[in-house]
Order: sequence, then structure tokens, then C-alpha cells
Amino acid sequence: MSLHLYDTWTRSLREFTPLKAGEVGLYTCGPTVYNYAHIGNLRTYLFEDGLTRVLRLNGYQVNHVMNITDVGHLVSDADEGEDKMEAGSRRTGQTAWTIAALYTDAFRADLKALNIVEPTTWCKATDHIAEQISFIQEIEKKGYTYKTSDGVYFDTSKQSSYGYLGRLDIEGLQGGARVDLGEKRNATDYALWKFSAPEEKRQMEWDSPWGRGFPGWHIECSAMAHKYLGEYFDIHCGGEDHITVHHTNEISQTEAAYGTRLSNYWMHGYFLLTNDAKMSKSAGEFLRVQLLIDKGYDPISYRYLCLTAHYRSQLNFSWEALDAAQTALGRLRQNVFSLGEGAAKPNAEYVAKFMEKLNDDLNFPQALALAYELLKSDLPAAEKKATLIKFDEGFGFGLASWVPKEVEVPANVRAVADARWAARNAKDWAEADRLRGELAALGWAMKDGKDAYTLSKL
RNA sequence: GGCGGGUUAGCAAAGAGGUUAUGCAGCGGAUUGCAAAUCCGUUUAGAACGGUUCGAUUCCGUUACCCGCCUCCA
Repeated sequence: MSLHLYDTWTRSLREFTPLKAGEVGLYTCGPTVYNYAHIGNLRTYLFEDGLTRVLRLNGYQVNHVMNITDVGHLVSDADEGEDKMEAGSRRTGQTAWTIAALYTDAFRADLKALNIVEPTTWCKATDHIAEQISFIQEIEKKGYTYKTSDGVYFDTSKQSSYGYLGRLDIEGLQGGARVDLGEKRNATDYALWKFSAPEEKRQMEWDSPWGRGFPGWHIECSAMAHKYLGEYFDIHCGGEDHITVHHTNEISQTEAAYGTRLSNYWMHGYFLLTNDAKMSKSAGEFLRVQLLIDKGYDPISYRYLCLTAHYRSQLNFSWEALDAAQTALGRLRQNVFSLGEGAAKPNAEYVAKFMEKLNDDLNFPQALALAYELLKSDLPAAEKKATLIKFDEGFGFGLASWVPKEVEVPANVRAVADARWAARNAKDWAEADRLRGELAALGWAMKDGKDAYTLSKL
């Protein structure tokens, strides 16, 4: 089966056909670096990583561009309110530029911990102010802009196609608008450029043909996607929340400036929920990869958990589910390791089935089930191993390089264990059991093997 | 208020109009001095009501409940 992907634009599964043979232009909306990423944010990057892996498994060369939003969007209230970067700066007492660098590094560390392949091109919003300004000028030239006292806005009423991606009901939106329009002409109009307030000294502001200020929050993606991938490229991804506003406006801008809908396919990852509610940064506490590590989890266990659910359905996070994933991953790794070192080729039939699952809109849950079917099959060990390592190009668990962890055993623990091993071999069961209890008190479990024992931490 | 999605066994989560999802947990057995690990086997399903059908958890309708977006957001 050839690759089929769900396209939000058509709300249907479409066969994937690249615009240029053998190549894929992919733009994925990146983080706003005013705070750490939480594991809900990272679910979307895991979905996109799965996508790039599947594209590569299909033989495509993927030109993957991701932005770093290091200029503040606005905290709330449709183009009103304070700037997130400036707010983060005030919170931490560091410059906006410093915290942008800090959280960018933290984000990349998270990607690494989850074994997410980095994009081929990173681009920072603040490095592309000129591109954003000229993009706005292009829109202005086409007659879609108007100026208010606080910025330059896009007049969505001049664009009959506006809101198609989100299937927006413009009339309904006007009626149910939750915020004041201010000087905006329509509820769906959005800022292209915002002016710095006269009394305000911003850390991040630039001169523009319209006045000193900063870019609106959708223009960077349109401008950078245009610069690195052209007027029309293959796939654009983001979280489900981007459908109705951010991506709708990216399309709007690009359509005004260049007459395309920016990307041929639009794909969206769905949210991670906790306690059946969306995980959010504004709701205070949120789960970071570092917290998982601190609690003794391997971040790859979280990756495993995400792969057990389809990217297009919401996933309810719980520690119980993460425990299950960690156990399953541990066994899978041990299983693959135990298959030995023999050389073999991947089993063509299983690989074909595997590709069929992944090519069906990235069905990782079924692909994972197939891995277990393969493990239970009666194929030769070496062939199983080669096949699973092939599968892992999609999973990204790092199965090929995994080896059981060598644990450092303190000398006193080793001494007790040796004593128990001697007692056991002397069939002194009472003493052996007593010493096992002693080990447990020290926090160690002892497993008897045929010719030797192994120790593991409790 | 407008738009969209969901409800599957103890937990998480898939596909399929009729034939084992899968993982974790549980249970039984093998194995073990006892364990652990492993292996083999196995019990729990598809919100409620109605319709279509030889047959529906799967398609259609109604109801209930849950969630997301519409506001910064993955």
C-alpha cells in the first residue's frame, strides 16, 4: 500500500504524492521558547518524528524545517495583553534573549532524550524580521491590510476563502466573539505587525515601514516557510489547536501574498490529556521530561506510550499507563537483545506488513502489535532481530544499540550476595533466605542463574 | 452560542459487518530449594435505547455523558 495521510484540508485520507519526485518539503510549527516544553507539547513533536521516519522509510528525502518562536506572541485577548517573552523575562530576571536561548537548549535536550530526529533546518523568528516585513509588504501590496492605532491588520473580510481549513463559521464566530474587537474590523482579523506602545521600552522591537514594533504571531511561519520551502510545499504540521487560528491565518497570509494555500497536506497531532483535561502551561504545574527522569522513567517509555495511540486521537496520560509502557519497552529491549548477534536480512513479508500499517496514516499502534506478533513467530532468531531493527527505524526506540545496564554493585552488597550464593550452593536454604532478606534491606534483589547470580536494584 | 471529536474489558489503546488486536495488570501451568526472570495457556469488552442486516461493538438515528477548538496554546 502506498503512503496515505490524513489531510485536515480535505478532512480525508489522501494518497501522498510529493510535489518533487523523491523529496518532501515539511514545515512543523516549533515551540515558543518562553518556558520549558511539557510532555503534551512533546507528543506533537513525537508525531512529527513518526511522520518523518515513515517518509524516510518510503525512500523520501525529507527537508524538514522547524521554527523557534523567540519573539513573544501575546499572552491573551486577541492581540492584546503582555508579551510572553517579556513576561518570561520578568519572571526569571533574565533578558528575553537569554531565556530564549535557555529554553531553546532545553527543548533540544528534550528532543534528544525522546530520540526525536532534529529538523534539517532550524529557524528563529528574530533572525527573520526582514523576511517577515517584506512578506507583510507583499500582503499590503495586494490590498489586504489596514492600520489601526496599535498595528497593521489583515482584513479577512476581503478573502472569501478565509477559514476553510478550520471550516470556520464566520457568522457564528462574530456572534460568539469572546473578546472585544477593539479597532479590528472583523472578529477574524489578525495582526501582521504590532506597534510598541509609546511609553513601553521593549527588549525585542524593530523598525518597520509602519513604525517601531514587532511582528504578529502568524507571520513568522508564513515568512520562514516561504523562505526555506517556497510558495507551495508538501506537508505542514502542528497541534490540533492550530487548525482554527494559527494555520488558518498562515494560509490566509500566503494566499494573499502568493496565491497558494502554503502546503499541499495539513496534518495535526492531537492533545495529550491528563485527568481527561488538556495539559496546559497556564494551569500552573505541568509535566516535563525532566520530571519523568527524576521519577525514574526512561524518556523513551513516554515515546512508547505515545506510539500505542494513534496520533489523531487524544491520549489520556496517567502514571499507570506510563508504568505499563516502561515495562513493555523494557521487555521488548531485553527480547531483542536476547536474540543474539547472528547476521540475517529482515523478513520481507513482515517488513511489507509493517509498511502497510505505517503507510495507513501512521498506524503505529498496529505496527507495534505486529512487532509482538513477529516476536512470537517461529522465524529464526537472527531474522527476527534484523526485522525488529528494521521496524525500529520507524519506532525510534534505539533497539539496535540497547544493552542491559551494567549496575555498579557496592562492595558490601557484593559480599552479602557472594555469601548467599555460597549458602545456596551448600543447600543451606535458611541462611540463603536470611541473606536474601538482608540484600532486600539494602535495596537489592538477587536472581539465581544457572552458573551465576544477577543483582538488580529494588 | 458556533464548530469538531470521543464513550471498547482492571488500565492504556487498535483494526474489522461474521474469524486472537496488542501491551500492562490478573489467573492457571511449566520452571525454581523458595523466588525472580522467562515460557505456555487463559478470564474480564465496545455508554443507553431504537433501526438496517441472516448477523453489529463495527453502518444509521436518538439520548446521556466526556473532551477539544472558537483566546496564548502542541
